[in-house]
Amino acid sequence: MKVYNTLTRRKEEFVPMDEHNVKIYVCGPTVYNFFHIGNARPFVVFDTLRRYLEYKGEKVTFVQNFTDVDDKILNRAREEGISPLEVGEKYIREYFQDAGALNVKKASVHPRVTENIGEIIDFIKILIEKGYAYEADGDVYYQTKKFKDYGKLSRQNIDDLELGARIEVGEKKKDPLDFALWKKQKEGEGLAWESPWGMGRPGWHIECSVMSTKYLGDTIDIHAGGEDLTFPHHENEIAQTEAVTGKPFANYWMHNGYITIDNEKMSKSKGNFFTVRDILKEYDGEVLRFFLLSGHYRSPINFSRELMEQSKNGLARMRNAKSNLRHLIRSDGSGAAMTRQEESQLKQLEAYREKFDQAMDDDLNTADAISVVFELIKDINTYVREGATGAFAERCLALLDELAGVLGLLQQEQEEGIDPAVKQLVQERQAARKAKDFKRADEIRDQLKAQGYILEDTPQGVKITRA
RNA sequence: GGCGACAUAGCCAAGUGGUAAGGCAGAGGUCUGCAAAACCUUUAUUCCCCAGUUCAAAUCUGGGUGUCGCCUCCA
Repeated sequence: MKVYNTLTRRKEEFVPMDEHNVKIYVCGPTVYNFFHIGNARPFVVFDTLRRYLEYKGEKVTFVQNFTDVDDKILNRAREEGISPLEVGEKYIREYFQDAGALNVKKASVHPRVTENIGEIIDFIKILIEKGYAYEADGDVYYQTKKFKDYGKLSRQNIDDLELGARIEVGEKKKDPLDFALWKKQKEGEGLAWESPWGMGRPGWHIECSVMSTKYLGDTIDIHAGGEDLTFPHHENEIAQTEAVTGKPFANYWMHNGYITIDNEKMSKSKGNFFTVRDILKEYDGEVLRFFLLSGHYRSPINFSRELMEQSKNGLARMRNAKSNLRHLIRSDGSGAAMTRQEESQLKQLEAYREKFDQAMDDDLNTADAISVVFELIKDINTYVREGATGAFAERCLALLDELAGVLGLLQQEQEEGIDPAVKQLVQERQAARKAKDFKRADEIRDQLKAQGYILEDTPQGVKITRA
């Protein structure tokens, strides 16, 4: 598979160090609020990368952290009148709820900053010993200019950065570009740990270096996150980690593009964001996932209601194909084997797998992969239009499920739990139809629709789906 | 000031040298008691503009225009 590597700015063949254990680290959320759809993008995109690698037979160790120490968490704790740790706990729970709705699998490990303070302190000590960091009145800073490769990821030139003059000049810093590894506890801050430099808490960048090396080793295969993390966050991670280990930190750096609202970047700081929780009130998670995967992960995508509607309708087409196959399987109790014609059709359908893989191999081209799934669906629908053996329908369903599953789609059951009372009504409707009492038949159909059941009359009998 | 991305139909979007995938929406049709679903037909002589390279360009080169991002917490 080819992957665009931010480090080299080109697509490269992805070669894991150990093909039986691909190591991926993705920067996770700061847990001070529900996450927004911009946060959701890397979760969904890199979950898809992981699913694809697993589908290809690789074992993946996937680490995604929770930042549960941060200014924003402290603020939130004050607002909600609970402790900072409780804020973290709460929004970690909420993370799993929303991520679950998006079919984002749990990481192999979800480490938290608060569980790694000792390791962070040790890491900072080494940086000081090696001369890359210095203490200043209870703070510890990384001295950017000591790391000769600083800027290699973001291709920033240190001198030009200073011209930008938008960098915060800290009183205690030797250089405006230096960044905090450890922050001295301030008056009234309820979250601090003891350290050789006094009470305080870790800075933001250090946590990812520590957790990545702790759980995955000095060098990992892929480090991923939103493209706005390229600088300074990932640049700083490289500076910290490579200064300590003397080895490359990550072989591949992958960055997703951002989501825009009215063509402007959506971000918490601008306030123009939608939380996933809000979206889920109106659309189910798979619709959002479909939307997020409908363009290439590195392109910006614009979010709007119109596009959500398009995604909803597109996903409905996929779901219909699946439920139509299910219905065929259920209605064929004959146990008959596939016909010869079906066998050759199945062979043709299998060719879509190769096309699908090709798309995904090309730097995770999910937009193309989705279109392959649609082509597959069209052919299946055509073959199955006049009816098919259950055996054939089962094979079609398996293929569709597998490919859609790599994208994390069609994972949610739409057909479970049909109430016996509903089945009763459906039978009554069938009787009415037979007696040509269409008024009564339509009445029942409308009634059930109001209850969330969709009835469709097919050559194989009535198909019942939940809306 | 430095670094970077993008511009393809009404909308979304793939395609990076060989003559425009796919989805949504729209129109017409087949099927159906009616629906729904599905299928068929239809919707870009053309890919922001100009110039160049080439037998051949949406794709490469140069120049323009427009939009957006990073350099500050951010996915």
